[in-house]
Amino acid sequence: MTDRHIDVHKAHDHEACIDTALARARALCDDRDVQLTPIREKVLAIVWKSHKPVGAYQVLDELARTHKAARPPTVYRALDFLIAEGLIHKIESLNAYLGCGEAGVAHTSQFLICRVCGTTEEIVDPKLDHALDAAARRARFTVERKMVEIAGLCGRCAG
Amino acid sequence: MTDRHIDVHKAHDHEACIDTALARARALCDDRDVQLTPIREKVLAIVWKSHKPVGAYQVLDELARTHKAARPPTVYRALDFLIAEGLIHKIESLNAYLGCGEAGVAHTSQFLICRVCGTTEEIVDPKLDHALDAAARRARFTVERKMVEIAGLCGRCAG
DNA sequence: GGCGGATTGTTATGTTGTATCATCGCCGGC
DNA sequence: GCCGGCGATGATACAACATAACAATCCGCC
Ligand SMILES: [Zn+2]
Ligand SMILES: [Zn+2]
Ligand SMILES: [Zn+2]
Ligand SMILES: [Zn+2]
Repeated sequence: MTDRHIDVHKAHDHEACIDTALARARALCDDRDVQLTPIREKVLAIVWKSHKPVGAYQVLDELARTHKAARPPTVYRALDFLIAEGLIHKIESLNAYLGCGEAGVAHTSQFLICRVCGTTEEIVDPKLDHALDAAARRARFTVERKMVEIAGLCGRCAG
Repeated sequence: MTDRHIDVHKAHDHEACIDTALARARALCDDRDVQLTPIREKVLAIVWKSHKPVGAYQVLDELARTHKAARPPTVYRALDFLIAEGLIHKIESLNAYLGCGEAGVAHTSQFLICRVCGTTEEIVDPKLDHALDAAARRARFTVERKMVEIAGLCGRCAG
């Protein structure tokens, strides 16, 4: 919890990000009695290789290096599992996938996507979340899934 | 301006929606000295056939009925033009396109997507918009494009 | 042993979106 | 009159993203 809200745009010990994410995933899957199989864990690790969203076929290429039987369904099944368990998110505007920095905590998808460096930061903003709910309520709309993707320039790239 | 904020979930004179949208598009393109060519206008009309997002290949099928030369680039070029002019929006979570109900007025993409009937309502909620800006500002992020897509049940389908 | 559910293997196909170069029509300069 | 540039479209091919369908395997349990 302490080191989970780092600034992903700055240099940081990213191995620690990966280790934390994997440890957290293992713990959550254990609690829930679902299987974080080797394939799923490997896919999760691949997605976590950076703070940039990764395409499914990029994951496939990586996975195939150590797992020759890998095919598109292999990857998509793993991604579907990880999404269902809240361990990764799909970035809809990029058709790509990103490790969730808040796994295990209820939250909605809110992302800041830098168009220059690709770095995508997940934010958890209760006020924004509340504004989404309020907007839906005004329209008598029952919310099931909320997607917020803001594209632009991160602090580094805006200079 | 008076009849532009109808309830798209209720029965309504949809021909009027289409006519208004097309007239508005013609006026805006005229103002801007860009060409709303027959292909582009036809694609806009196809997208406006309903208040449900339409896929590019669905547009292609429709277009090809009256324009045999139509191919994927034909459609994507028209869609790109219409998006650039703010006449339609892309619904990222569906890879589909929807007529803009606020063409010519500065606004961000905010949508309520009913998973049952498919009807997608564009909302313009300044508070939500401000919440997006505030969230980005807190993260020192320069906003270029804001995407909000809320999926769930519309008032009709929630019953 | 054999049943059933979860996972993975395997092949094929469907869907969405681009790259590239050719062609056409128009308009303004020479 | 003709040429050159430009915006739009034609045409072919391909890249990128995603799923269908069925077989095989593994493993705990009766
Ligand atoms: Zn990191
Ligand atoms: Zn998350
Ligand atoms: Zn209508
Ligand atoms: Zn709009």
